[in-house]
Amino acid sequence: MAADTPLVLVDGSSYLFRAFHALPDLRTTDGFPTGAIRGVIGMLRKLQVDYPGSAIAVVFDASGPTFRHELYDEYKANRPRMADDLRVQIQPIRDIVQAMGMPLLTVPEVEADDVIGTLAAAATEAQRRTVVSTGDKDLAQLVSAHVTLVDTMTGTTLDEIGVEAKFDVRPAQIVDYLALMGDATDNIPGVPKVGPKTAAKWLGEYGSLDGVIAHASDVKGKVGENLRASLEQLPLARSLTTIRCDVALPLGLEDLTAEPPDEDALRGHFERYEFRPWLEELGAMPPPSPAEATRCEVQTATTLEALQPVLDAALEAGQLALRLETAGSRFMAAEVIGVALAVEPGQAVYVPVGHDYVGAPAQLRWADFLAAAKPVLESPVVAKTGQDLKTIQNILWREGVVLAGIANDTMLQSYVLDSVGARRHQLEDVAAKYLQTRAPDMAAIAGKGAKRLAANALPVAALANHAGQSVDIASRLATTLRPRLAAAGQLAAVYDDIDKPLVGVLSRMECRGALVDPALLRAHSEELAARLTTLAEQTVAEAGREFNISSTKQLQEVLYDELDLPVLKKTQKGQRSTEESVLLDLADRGHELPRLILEHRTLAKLKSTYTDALPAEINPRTGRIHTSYNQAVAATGRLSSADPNLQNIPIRTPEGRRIRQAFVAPPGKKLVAADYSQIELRIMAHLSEDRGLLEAFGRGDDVHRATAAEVFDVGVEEVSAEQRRSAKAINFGLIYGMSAFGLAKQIGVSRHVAKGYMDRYFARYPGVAEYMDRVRAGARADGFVETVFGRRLYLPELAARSGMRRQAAERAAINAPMQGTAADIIKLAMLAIDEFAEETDLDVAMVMQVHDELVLEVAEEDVPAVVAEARKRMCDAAALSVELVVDVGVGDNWDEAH
DNA sequence: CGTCGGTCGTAC
DNA sequence: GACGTACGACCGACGT
Repeated sequence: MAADTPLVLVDGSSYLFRAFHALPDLRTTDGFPTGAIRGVIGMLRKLQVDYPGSAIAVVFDASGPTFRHELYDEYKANRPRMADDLRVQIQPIRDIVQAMGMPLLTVPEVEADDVIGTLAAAATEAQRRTVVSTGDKDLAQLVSAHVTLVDTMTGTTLDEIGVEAKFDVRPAQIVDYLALMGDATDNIPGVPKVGPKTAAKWLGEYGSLDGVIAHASDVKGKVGENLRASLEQLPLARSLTTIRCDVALPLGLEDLTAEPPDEDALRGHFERYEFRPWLEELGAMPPPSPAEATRCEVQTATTLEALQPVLDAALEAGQLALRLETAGSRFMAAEVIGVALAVEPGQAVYVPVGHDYVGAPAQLRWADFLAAAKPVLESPVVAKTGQDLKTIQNILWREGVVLAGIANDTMLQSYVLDSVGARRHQLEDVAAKYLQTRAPDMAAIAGKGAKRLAANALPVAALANHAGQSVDIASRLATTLRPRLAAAGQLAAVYDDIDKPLVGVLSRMECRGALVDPALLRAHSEELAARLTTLAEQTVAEAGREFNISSTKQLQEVLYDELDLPVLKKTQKGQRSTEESVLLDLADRGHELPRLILEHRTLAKLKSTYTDALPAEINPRTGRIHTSYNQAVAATGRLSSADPNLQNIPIRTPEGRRIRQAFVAPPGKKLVAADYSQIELRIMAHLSEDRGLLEAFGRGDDVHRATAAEVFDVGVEEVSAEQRRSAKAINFGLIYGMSAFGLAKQIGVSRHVAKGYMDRYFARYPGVAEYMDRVRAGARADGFVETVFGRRLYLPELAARSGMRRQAAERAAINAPMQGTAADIIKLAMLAIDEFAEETDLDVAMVMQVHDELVLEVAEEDVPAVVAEARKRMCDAAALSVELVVDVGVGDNWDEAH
């Protein structure tokens, strides 16, 4: 062993519990839980990478009582029994650790902490550096010049300076610090009301626990009384929190060495617990080797004569799988390097058209390929198969080729089958899930990061193989995904009648683009820049120093350390939050700085995300913005929009609406914005069949007002603005599966009052309450929920052990049928309106979709006719037990059209 | 110099 | 923690 490699000591027990609780409830196909195994072993594998050559010793607690129980028979008395699902994972972990060749230590009657302490002390004695890998802060007491702590799950390390920074005490004071605070989970008594702050403060003043005890009479107030009442038991607490560094061990430092792994044993374990990626690494399932890659024979066609046979075969067979290899990511700018075509499984043809490295072979020109292939590509009776056909259709559209006959888009088929099951629905994901095959990896031939070669610089043979294998995988995927769709309820119809025909509609919208006036945005940007400069100056004056207002970290220091403002909320990771609601609260308490920060945030957001970004997105050739609607991202069936996102353009504030004003109609045309009114609540009424709700919509009532009248027990005419606002929050909350806590926070009442409102709501709308229960029960039984049209969302986490994860899945189960049905309906409306636009003589084109709204570009003289027809088609998109209502606005810009 | 997680904020 | 679905800007830590 090299002298400079540290000894690594792993606190296996702390990771065991953390992995079990932090990871999703993973199981093998026969139901054996594997989350903790995966977490712990994954962490050890990371350590092997981080500390190459080091001996990595894994230490577990022994079962049964330890010396601490002798000191204090209540020690750990209130720990709940270990969950069965966790207990069964311990032995597998031990077995795998041994197979990995790592020393494994479990010393009877000694806890892991003390084994680690003793070994660390021995290593220090031997002048050897030690790294203790743990998630337990108690071990911070071991930190020294030779010993550092690392939390391998979060990647954080703690040395002496780190300990002081984190706990505000020195490592040597940690024992006393822990003793003062006590530990509820281990049932160690401390001083009541003393937490990290007070403990650190006392130790800073008096140096040690003994110092604190000696000065106990100096401490004022209730904590002082508590301290004096605790004096007797503090020495015991200290003994319990002290890690022993002198226990007798059955082996010594010299026995801790890394042995070579037992690969056969490892393979067996990884197979048993279904750790597929790790198996592949072992070579049990090798990545596509040249042998496997030749499963599909790829021919390269560099002449029209070589290309023609495959085109003829496609016409003959009525089917064609295709794939484009491109350079550049955005579809409007992507340059085609080559095309892969396949008619039969196992055979593909690659047509290079854009390889331009020195020495590249003669190739067909892209234009010549298109001219030859156009009849096949545009033929509706040649069924097209491919991964992400919309992008292919967009690229062909630029060249005047209209792809027709879209039949099998493997990305969409995978998405409809299980919207969240195959990661991101990239070919690699789908092939791995449904063919147990590794799709060819671009990084393997092009490299990655800065060194990655552009596709046009890749050898023809390499890209030919990549493209050919990929197109073959897509065609084989289609044959397995089709029957799976047909076998799962109405999923085949969801694919065939909704998502598949929508591909062409979206392609036309994306290619057409939205017209944006860059001059308006640029002027707005300049104005914002000036106001931001002023605000930044005022902020500096108020804060008393320069700092980066956009840095939450620096802002925390200014607000909470320097100005000593109260910490009202912590973020998920325990940071002191500076989010809007917190700053608003602080501003209300009379502080000027938070108000300035808020204004700065708002304006900076508008500038960076919209007024600066959007003009840069205008395509110089078309003068328009061409977003991409992603059809396979949102779990519920919604579309999403990216590059740029046109679905989060501001609307709520006047300042924000100025951005919408930049979305304009071309001369002689108008923008028509048509949005569904309360569509998700209407769907809730339909699904729940609640009489009150159905009647309210049937009468055409203002639904928030009607809700307020019921919840607050007043006449519809007497509902105040405040009551309507609260009722609106209740209605939205229902759609999101909210809790009383969430409602309380939203409308600024106590949790108790919010609970009262919700109880009243469910009493007045009992059908809704029953529906919610029905969805939860059905979701638990089936493992999925579905929309009115049968689109499914699988929710495996409904069976999670972790309460938090399970509840989150339950909320998603409540929300998905409503959000998903709304998504289905607007997709159907888009199909209907696109059909209208294609067959009418009126000048109308769809340009944007924003979840419940469609934006059309319409010739001025055609506006009345188009509005009438569009409204009709949107209202008729679905026949629910409530009518669908559509609000339509017309204007020269998007803001005016509302 | 790229990547990635954390935080925040915009939309429906 | 505590209200669902997205995308993306910025910061800062980390690795190359």
